[in-house]
Amino acid sequence: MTISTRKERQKEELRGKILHAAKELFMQKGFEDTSIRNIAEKIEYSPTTIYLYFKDKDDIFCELHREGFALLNQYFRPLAHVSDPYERLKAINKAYITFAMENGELYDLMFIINAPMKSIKKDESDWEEGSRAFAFLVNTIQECISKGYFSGMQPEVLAFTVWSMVHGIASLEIRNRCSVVESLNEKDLARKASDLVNEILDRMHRE
Amino acid sequence: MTISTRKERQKEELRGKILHAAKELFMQKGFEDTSIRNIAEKIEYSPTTIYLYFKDKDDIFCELHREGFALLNQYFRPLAHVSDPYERLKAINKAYITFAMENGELYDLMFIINAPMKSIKKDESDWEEGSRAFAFLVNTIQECISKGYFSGMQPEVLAFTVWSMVHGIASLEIRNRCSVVESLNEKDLARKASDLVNEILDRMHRE
DNA sequence: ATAATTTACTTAACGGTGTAAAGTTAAGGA
DNA sequence: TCCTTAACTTTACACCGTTAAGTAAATTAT
Repeated sequence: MTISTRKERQKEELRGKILHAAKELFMQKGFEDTSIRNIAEKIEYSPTTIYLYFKDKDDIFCELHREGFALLNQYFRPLAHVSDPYERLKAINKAYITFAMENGELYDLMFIINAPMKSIKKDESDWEEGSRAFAFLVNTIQECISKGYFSGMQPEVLAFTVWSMVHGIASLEIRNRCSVVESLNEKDLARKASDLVNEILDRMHRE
Repeated sequence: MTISTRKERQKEELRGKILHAAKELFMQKGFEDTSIRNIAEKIEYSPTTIYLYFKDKDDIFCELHREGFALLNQYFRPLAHVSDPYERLKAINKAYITFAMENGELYDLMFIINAPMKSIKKDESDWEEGSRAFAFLVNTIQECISKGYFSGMQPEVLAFTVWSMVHGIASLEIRNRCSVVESLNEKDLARKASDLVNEILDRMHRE
């Protein structure tokens, strides 16, 4: 029994090494510019070995996609203790942008890359972390609404809209479309824009 | 003279055919999944002929990028006649989403794709159309501010933020990240979200 | 009119890609 | 000891972007 568990552990280890190498290369060079051969070389195995552990390149993508959402949830976790839902919502926005800026390539992989979303079935356990992250936002907004904020708006549509706002900022920054705004330092722009989103939400509720 | 102008015209025609074929294929299969060979086959020339007209694949990208902004400006043009700047701003938001939904792949190419932004130098004439589009937004917001809206906000930062909001919606839709919102028809979601952005702006100014 | 040059294009090739099939080697169980 | 299975590699296919060299026709020069 111990011998087969050792084998299994070793398999799991190699699987982990592949993921680790893949993640590092994706972060460094991006998804498209990283080849299976690159990953294989990094872990000192033949390229085809990787296919014994993952169906294809997209399969590796899916796993890192899942890990990405787990990390995002780590950014969100402390915010669960913010009792005021409206303050929590604004904190979520800030945390989201921070996550995106600190993990640009991972963010790219999670939210921008053109990869087969069909292979990520939201009803499967793979999607648990992603589902949790979105639910956290929807619940927070739901609480806001029951406290009188955003009256008459549909929680899910609003959640998607708020998400869109911060995603817009993050993705323009990551895909380098900020250079049109000539007068400003690019790195500050995302931060300033996300602060502005929060200020816009604030002004909605002041009379 | 007539003979050399005919030659030049023919060269221009072939250049146009390459762009046309490339655009159609990009729309159909996306940028990454379209090869120079595909384009060549479509116009019934050898792949290398394309290199006589364009430096590389990115060069074709740049030209279509420019055409894309010209088309976006066509969506914006009628809005110049909306005299109230605040109404114009909301109309810009709507028009932007309409443009994105009606020209998904072109939008992708303009705002999402990972292509060498460095080769698009904003100080060159290539960028004229892009510059015009962003200036239209900034000017509209500038007018809003002088009419008392968005008091104390920086026009360019706000322009970028508003742009981010609608871009976020468009890009999540185009890159298929909307499926997390289970309860709603996906096609409606972008429309609903952009309406909500306008409503949020509206509520900012009601007491 | 003929020779030289230029233009417009093609063929062939290089080094890369994702991935599948077949082959190899070593360990485990009967 | 024989056989099966697991883990991995070699080889190969069909694609990719791009370059260098070659070709055939049209234009220009002598």
